[in-house]
Amino acid sequence: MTRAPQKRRLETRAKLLSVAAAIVQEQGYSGLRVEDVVARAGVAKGTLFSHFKDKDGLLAVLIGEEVTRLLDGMESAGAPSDIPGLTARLAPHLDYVAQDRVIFDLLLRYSGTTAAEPDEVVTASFTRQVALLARWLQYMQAAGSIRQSPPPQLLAEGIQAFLNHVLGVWFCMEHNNEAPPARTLEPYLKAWLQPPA
Amino acid sequence: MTRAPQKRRLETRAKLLSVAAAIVQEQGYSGLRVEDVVARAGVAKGTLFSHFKDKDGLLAVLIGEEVTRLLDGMESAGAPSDIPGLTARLAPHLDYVAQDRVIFDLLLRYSGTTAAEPDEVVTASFTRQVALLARWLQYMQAAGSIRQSPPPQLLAEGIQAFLNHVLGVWFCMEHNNEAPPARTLEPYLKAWLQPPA
DNA sequence: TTGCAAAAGTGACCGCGGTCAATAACGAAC
DNA sequence: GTTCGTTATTGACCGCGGTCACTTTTGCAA
Repeated sequence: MTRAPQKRRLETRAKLLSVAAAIVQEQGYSGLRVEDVVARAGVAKGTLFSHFKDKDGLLAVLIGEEVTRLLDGMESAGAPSDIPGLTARLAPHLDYVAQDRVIFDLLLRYSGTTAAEPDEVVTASFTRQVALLARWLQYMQAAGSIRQSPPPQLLAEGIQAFLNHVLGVWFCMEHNNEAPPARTLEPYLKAWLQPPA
Repeated sequence: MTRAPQKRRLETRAKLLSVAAAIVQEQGYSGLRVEDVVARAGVAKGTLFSHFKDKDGLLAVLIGEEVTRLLDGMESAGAPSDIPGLTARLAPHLDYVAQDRVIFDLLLRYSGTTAAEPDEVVTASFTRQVALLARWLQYMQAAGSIRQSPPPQLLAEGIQAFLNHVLGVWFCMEHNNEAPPARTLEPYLKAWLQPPA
């Protein structure tokens, strides 16, 4: 039986998170260094690692919060009526992840659909994303705007695969005057979802 | 104008690669440490980094060679006639990558289809894989065993996306008595390739 | 043979994530 | 208040990838 954490601990955790968020704001995710965080938070290095498994654990909380916010946005936008609409719904997520390789790597590492740790924010986001997509796809199937045969769950997971594919390619080139990821996504979605003519 | 490398340099490079390969054989990819490599090769640390951009650069050569070997196998097996056949052709690749997360991460980082550096072994492998798949799919389209509408190139890239998806999920659970990745792949391929009934 | 510039190799050094035995702060019981 | 077991924090230390000013080796040319 684990005991409730003391007040001091909660404060320390909050301090660490807010400092980390500030640093990310200033320097981006890949600019975040543990030593900076603890210095600005006024705690020792070991403290950070008693609150978070490792640097990724800290990042996972920050990123998880952001992804949750994005999902809230998607959810409140409601089910799209066609494939371009779906692409548009996914664009903010794509743009967010595309901004920094660190986000992509972390999400990929935790992308275990229906994974073991339900308290992990990131993992929860993934299940939520897939569930939301599956629901949308079900509506769209009912409306006849996408093909009927594969179950919505499978279609949803496929979309996640394409999201990652597009992002993977995105990070492989120095995207100078490159098309935004959402543009690249659409052909895959069309081929994956469009009903046979 | 860069000059031809001296004999000594080629020997050193070969020595580093053979030592690294031996260590991978013994300890696996994730067990490879730079300090071990240089110690056993009898050179200084800096030498390694004058031959390879970083640790990943060294690994990329080793992994690239292996992937090339796998592609040779795929190529000599010839085009499959149906979707289970295709799955079977892809299984060795999947099994190889599934053996160690390091392989997956590295391949993903270099998976820039048609990327800038054609001399990079890994990048070359990717273009080759996509080209091979596209060729196969073209045959299969001609034979009518898969759907006709999307161009083979797009279908091939989609398959790569599913390969990575399946592997990503694979690494997210401790695969105790888990189904091998190839099993997980098949439903996606069916939904992606099967002609409408 | 010897002189010399470019190529190859060296290893002390650094950055940074992560550990752990030791220590301090907390809060419940008396 | 004092005591005492638990919880929280500390910071010196480590591992390991990567750097760079310097030394050694090489092979061409005088």
